[in-house]
Amino acid sequence: MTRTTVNHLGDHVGETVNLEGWLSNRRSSKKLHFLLLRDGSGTVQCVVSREKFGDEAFEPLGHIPYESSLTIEGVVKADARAQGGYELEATDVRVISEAQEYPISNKDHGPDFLLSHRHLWLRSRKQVALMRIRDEVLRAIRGFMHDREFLCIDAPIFTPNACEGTSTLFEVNYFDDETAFLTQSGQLYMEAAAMAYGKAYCLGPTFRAEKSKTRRHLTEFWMWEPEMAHSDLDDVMDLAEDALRTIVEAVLTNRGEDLEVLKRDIEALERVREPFPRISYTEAVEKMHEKGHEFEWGGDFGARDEALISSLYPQPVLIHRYPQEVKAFYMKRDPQDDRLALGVDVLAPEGYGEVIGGGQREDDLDLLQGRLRAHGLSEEAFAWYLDLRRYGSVPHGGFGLGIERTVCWIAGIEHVRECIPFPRMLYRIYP
RNA sequence: UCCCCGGUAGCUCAAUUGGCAGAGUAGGUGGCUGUUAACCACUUGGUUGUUGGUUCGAGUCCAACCCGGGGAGCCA
Repeated sequence: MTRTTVNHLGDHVGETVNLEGWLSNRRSSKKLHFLLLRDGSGTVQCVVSREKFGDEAFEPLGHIPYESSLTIEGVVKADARAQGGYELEATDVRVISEAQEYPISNKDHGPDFLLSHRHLWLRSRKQVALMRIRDEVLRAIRGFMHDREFLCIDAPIFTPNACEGTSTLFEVNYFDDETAFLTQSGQLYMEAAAMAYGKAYCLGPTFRAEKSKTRRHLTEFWMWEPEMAHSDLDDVMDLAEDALRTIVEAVLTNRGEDLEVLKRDIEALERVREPFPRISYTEAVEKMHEKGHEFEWGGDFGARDEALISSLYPQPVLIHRYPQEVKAFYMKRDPQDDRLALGVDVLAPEGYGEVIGGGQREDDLDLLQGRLRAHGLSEEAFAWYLDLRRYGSVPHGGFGLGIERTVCWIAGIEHVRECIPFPRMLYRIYP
């Protein structure tokens, strides 16, 4: 007896196989039951005939509750009437565990209900497709890093102090009377890693305790942070553009069916193959003025400003050289213009907003010490970070990419909460 | 933290001016010649978020609180 999964049925036409899954739906008539079996790899219609099973075996199969776990044995048939092109002519149906009344139906549900049932919601077709795309994005990133000879160097989750000194962090008690924080970014550690290995990256969860309440925010999200020694802002921008192009290409190539399930506009994604526009902060401000949008040079972009700029391009847009006041202390200043920092943000198209933030780091010890003081940060806490400038400092840079925002954009989803298996948000930490 | 919206059956929602709390769906029963969110008939199911107030009478009006959603700020 061949044990297989729904996605491989095409290799077994005419054979008798065994499938293990859950009952996702059922349609019945007097002579036939159509049992829809979902096994994680796909869903297949299994035909149960009264004639073959006999009345006694046939009747109860019309009453199996939804989401009961089943094994079904049957002959694989290619059939144009079946969704997916194949169906199983059942010869045996065994119930592993009969489900209680399943709360999630095929009809609409509200976000509160679905989020409270996230552990079950993950079973639904759209969520499975989305998780596959998330997996593909992560796989593409790791493959891209491997191809570019970056080393994966994981950053710590517990940190002794704020990385950037700006965001609100989650505090945790760290033995006795010591306080630790959940990491907000692995970047500073990646700078150490880049000095050790040349090219390094981390990919893991990060935490922000800000009380943000929008479709783009989670309190726990995953971030990919590559960092390169001997690199400048242009190298960082090249890496960011190549990375996004590679990720989108991988999803288009390998997850077409899932994009279809999500009804994603494929043409919008295909435009990512074209070069990404790169404009300076100052040019972006000028463009806003041209559009009659009020904005004063020197401030950071708000949601509306970002939306306006990204709406001008079908590709992700790179905005570089921001006023240094709005950027973190470790950003290197532009040697051409002292008011500017060599930072870059990448805005995803279609209104999805910032997916990447990064830039070139300050590599001069004296300047960095000055910036720490100016930002009111303790030199003692950052002593190890300053060491990186004491012992063989080089120009270097990198960026952070928000995994869920990237998945959200590529999959065309409304809210990042669906783009992580178990979202953590303001006022929601269950299940 | 601020602004806006909402909370009625397991779920999605309706309920006119303050006047008997309803539908679809899920669950149950029966029917149906291969169904595609199957369909048809019947049927179970209610502390209207909580507390208080106004009123002959409150799902509806008022107050406070609780919970959730959307957005802003901040960020990825």
